Amino acid sequence: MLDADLLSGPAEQVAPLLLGAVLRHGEVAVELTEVEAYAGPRDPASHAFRGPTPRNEVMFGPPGHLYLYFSYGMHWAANVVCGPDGTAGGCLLRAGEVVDGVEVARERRHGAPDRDLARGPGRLTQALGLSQEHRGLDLFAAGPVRLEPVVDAHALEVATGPRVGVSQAADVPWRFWVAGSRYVSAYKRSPRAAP
DNA sequence: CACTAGATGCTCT
DNA sequence: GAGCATCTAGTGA
Repeated sequence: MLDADLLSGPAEQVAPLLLGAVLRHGEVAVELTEVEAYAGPRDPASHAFRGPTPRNEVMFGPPGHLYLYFSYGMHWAANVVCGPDGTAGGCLLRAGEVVDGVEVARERRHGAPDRDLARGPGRLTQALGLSQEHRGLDLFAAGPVRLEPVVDAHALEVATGPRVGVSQAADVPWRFWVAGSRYVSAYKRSPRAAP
């Protein structure tokens, strides 16, 4: 059963458990197909590696809350906070399939093909209508944004590989996705990553 | 289909 | 001022 207690483990152990879970905001719901683990102080690619700042402080709080950050001047990206309260960690929600509220999601994504509605971190938050006002929300409390348990866990085969776009720890295989899913973003290595 | 270039603005040093 | 946990539109095949 997926709950805040389960999320208090290390990010790289929690990440695959999120696959198949559903993130819901109002009438739009996305079934997660791809996530990445960021292990705070143990992980040079994590926003929390150098300690707490105003941006990343949510990641140092209790697990099961929503860490949002603004990226590349145009996009929001969403993380589920992992690890025990006081230790930073999180799982970036990289992609999913819109399973409810498709019409609303299409409108927000300005007519993109259904496959691309939530394929990519910025697209996923746009389809769900998430932004700074949802910062820090508890995903397991009564509230506008909720994380619902996996429906059919035993049917999932998980694949792993390096994380997209990170220049540090570029070969650590902490990206997890549903093997064979069409709703998974493309891998791209950072041009700044070490060869 | 594959690949590339440029937009764009917040965050931290 | 440098560096991004990205996306889209453009080109060329």
